[in-house]
Amino acid sequence: MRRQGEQANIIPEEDANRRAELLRAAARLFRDKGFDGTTVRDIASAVGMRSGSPFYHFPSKQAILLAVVEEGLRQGLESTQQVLSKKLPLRDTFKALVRNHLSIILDSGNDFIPVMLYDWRALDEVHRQEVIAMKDRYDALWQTVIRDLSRAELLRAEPKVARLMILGAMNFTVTWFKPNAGLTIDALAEQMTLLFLPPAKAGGR
Amino acid sequence: MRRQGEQANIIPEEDANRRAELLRAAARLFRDKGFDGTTVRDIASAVGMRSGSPFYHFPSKQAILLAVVEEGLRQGLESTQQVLSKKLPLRDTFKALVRNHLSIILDSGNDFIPVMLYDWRALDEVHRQEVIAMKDRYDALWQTVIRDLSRAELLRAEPKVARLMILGAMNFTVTWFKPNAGLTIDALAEQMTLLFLPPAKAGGR
DNA sequence: CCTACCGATCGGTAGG
DNA sequence: CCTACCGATCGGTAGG
Repeated sequence: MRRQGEQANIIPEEDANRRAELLRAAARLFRDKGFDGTTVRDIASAVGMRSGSPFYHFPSKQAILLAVVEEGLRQGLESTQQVLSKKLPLRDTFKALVRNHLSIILDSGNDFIPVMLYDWRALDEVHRQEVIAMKDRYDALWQTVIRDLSRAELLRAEPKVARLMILGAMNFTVTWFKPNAGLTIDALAEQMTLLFLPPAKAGGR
Repeated sequence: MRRQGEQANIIPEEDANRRAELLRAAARLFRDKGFDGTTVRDIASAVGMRSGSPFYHFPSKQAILLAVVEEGLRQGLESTQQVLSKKLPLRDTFKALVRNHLSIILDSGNDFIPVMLYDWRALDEVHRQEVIAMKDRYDALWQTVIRDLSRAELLRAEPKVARLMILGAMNFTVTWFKPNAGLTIDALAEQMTLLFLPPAKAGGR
C-alpha cells in the first residue's frame, strides 16, 4: 500500500528504480532458468524483497515477462535505428547490423532479448500480439537492407526468406555461443558476412 | 505393480506399445505447451490413463523428456545417414540434407526434434550430457559435407561457424514456419541453397 | 495400471 | 513493501 504522507514526486521515482531492478533481475533469471523455472520468490529475493512484494510493482508474473521482453525490443529498435542513421555503404551496413544484433543477443548483461527468444511461448495470446507488433517493426528495418542487397544482386534468395534465415541463424547463436571461447562477437559478424554475401569486387562500382 | 501370473513374453510387448503411445503424446504436448507447461496428468489423460500411471512406464517426468529427445535424435541420425549413403554430387547432397533436416523439424507429426530445440534447458545436467553426445554425432555428419563444400570453395566462412549458422537458420524455422502458408518445405530448401551456395557454374568441372 | 493420497511449491492477496 | 496466508496444482508414491 502506498504511504499517503509522502510527497507524490519523491516516491514514484524510487518506485521506478525498484521496478527497474526487478526487471533486470527477472531478465537474468528468466534467461538462466526460463520463465516457468523462475519463481516470483526468486525474483523478489534477488533484489532483497519478500515473496509478495513484486506484486506491488507488477500485477502478475506474466506482466513481468511482458515488460522484460518489451524493454529488450525497445533497446533493439533503438540501436538498429542508430546504425541505419549512419548511412554506411550497403555491405558495411549489413555487417554493422549483424554485429549490432549479435551484441544485443550475446553480450552478457543484456538478458532482455534472449528472454524473448526463449520464452515468448509463455506469453498469453493478448500479450503475445503486443510483442509481435514490436517485433514486426524490428523486422521491417532489416527488410529494407535485405531488399537493397537483393537489388544489388548480393543476395539470391527471396528477400523475406533471406531475412528470416539470417535472423534465425543469429538468434540461434544464443544456444551455442560462449564468450571467451576463442570466438569474439566481431569475428562472428565477419564470418556471417562471409557466409551470406559474395566477395566484394575489387574495383566494383 | 507387474502382475506375476502373466507370461513374460506377452506383457512386455503390450507395455512397449503403451510406452510408445505415452512418448508420442508427450512429444506433442511438450511441443505445444513446453515441458514445464505440460503436466504428467496431461500426458496420462492423452492416452487414457490416470495421473499416477505414467510412472509405471517412466521413473520421472524428466525421463519422459529424455526419451522423447533421444527418439528425435535417433530418427534424425538415421535419415541423415540414409541421405549420405546415396553419394550424390556435393551440391545435391547439401540440398538433400537441408530438405531432410527441415522435414524432421517442420513436418507436423514429428514433434520429437522440436521438443529438443525448445526444451533442452529443462534437462538436468546428467541427461543433458547424454543428449549432447548424440547431437555431436549428428553435427559430425553435417560437418563432413560442410568441409567438402569449403574445399570446393562453395563456402567462404570457417566450416565450423558455417555449420552452426546453417543449422541455426534451419532450427529457428520452428518459430515461424506455418504449413499451408504458401511456402513448402521443398521451396524452403531451395531458397536455403540459394542463400548459402553460389550459382552453379554452367559447365563447371 | 488404478485409487487415494502426500508433501512441497507456487502465484497471488488482504491488511497494515 | 512486509506478514501471514490461501487455494490450487503438481510430481511422485504406496498398496493393491
